[in-house]
Amino acid sequence: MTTADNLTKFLPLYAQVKQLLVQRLIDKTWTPGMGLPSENQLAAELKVSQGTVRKALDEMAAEKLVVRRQGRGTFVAEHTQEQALFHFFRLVDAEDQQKIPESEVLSLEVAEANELEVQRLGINSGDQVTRIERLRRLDGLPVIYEIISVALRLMPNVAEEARLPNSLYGLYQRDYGLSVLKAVERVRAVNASTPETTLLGIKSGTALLEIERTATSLDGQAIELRVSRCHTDKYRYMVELT
Amino acid sequence: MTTADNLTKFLPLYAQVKQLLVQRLIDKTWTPGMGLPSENQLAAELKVSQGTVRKALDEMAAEKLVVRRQGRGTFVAEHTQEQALFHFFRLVDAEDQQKIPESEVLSLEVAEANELEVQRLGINSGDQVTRIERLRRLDGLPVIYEIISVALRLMPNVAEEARLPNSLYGLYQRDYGLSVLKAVERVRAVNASTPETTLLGIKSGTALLEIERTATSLDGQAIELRVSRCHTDKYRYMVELT
DNA sequence: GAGTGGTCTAGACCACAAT
DNA sequence: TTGTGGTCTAGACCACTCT
Repeated sequence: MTTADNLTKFLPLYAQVKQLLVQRLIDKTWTPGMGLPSENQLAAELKVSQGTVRKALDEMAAEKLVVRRQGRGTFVAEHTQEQALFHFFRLVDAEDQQKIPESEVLSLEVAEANELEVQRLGINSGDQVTRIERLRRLDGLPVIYEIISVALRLMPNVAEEARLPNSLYGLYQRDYGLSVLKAVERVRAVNASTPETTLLGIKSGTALLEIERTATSLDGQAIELRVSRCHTDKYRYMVELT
Repeated sequence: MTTADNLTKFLPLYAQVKQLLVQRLIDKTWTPGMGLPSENQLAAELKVSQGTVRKALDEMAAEKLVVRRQGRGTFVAEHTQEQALFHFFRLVDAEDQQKIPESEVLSLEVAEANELEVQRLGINSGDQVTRIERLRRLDGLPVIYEIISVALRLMPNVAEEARLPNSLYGLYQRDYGLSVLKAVERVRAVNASTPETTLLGIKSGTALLEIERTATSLDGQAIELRVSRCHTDKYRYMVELT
């Protein structure tokens, strides 16, 4: 590894190697599911020891950017339906069992971004967004009403999709090369009004859990804003703090 | 490290070393704030290489069991007021700034455990608990009403404390050697009734965020149950998913 | 059998903190 | 100056996967 390889100096060598490898994920030199070169190949290419490459890859594996499999190789992490749902969907039943929802699309529109969408998606005032309105069921009962917003510029053809999958994150990755790797959720309690009262079959004023999620990609770019209102009489939002 | 050192075989050496070191934290051979022997001393004692000890200690540092300081040594992690509050208190204001609450104790009693306390604290039906009822303020305004329950057997003298600190986790550690290292929070939305309406100055039926937290120690023992009802008109419960 | 990641070791050098 | 953890290297051997 020459001095010109990396302008951010004063970093340990393994951290520089990691930055370089992460950059190749960002610029899509390596795409989800693809196998990376072996540790020895990378070490030879970058002129560092195998141990240094290993430390970089181990950190990337800890951050779930890559998956390492003994005897097979190192692969770029990819989203499957189940992974994305289990990873980001945090509602559990009374026995702490994670539940996976079904989804029904209620409406789909392209419109000018509102103030929250501008702020969270990092777009300009006046930009357009695609908005998806969904009702989600757990154990067959309607529990969640949510509105999903994505920037039209980032994903031009979402509204033309014939059939939207239950987990949209696989679609973002497959059709637009956008991998949701991080998310921030801001949660509060709100009193139900229309349309939740009708859709969820509850009285006006019933307390609902509102989850506002901003999902971002590897390089910190906002991919999706999602505001979900959940009826939490039978379910809980569970978080583990460590 | 001889074969008799550890009965759980078929584990990598560094994992066995880690288990052994963690055991010394559990049995309080090393207590919070105390410095551990150096990597070389541990390596010599356990008859493994320094690199193997290093890998064990690095994992323990990642789990925040120990703190490593270059040039000084490795120390058992300890709770300070600020650390515990910042780590477990997740309410933020509109600018995503983490807020630290003041606390006012409303009542303190010893009583027979209810069903939830029995379940969450892993105690027997009929066992006694100490219950603390608190009102917490953010920016001077009452925002949280909470009830904290701890097993009387585990912490016999909490009710005799002259003055309970804002963060109880430091007290648990100092007076009873119980370090809260993990917590599970189950969150739902509820409609306010007494006494929250009076204490928080809100109308009956206002949606409140209810956070039920079970805090556990290193060996998985439940230390505390806490049910907090939060007025989330000005604040959000924020979680980062990675 | 060949190639991969996983473990373990040994040694060198560096950055930092205490004395 | 001494001792600590942090980085980097090189090499050996193991466990697993594929062909």
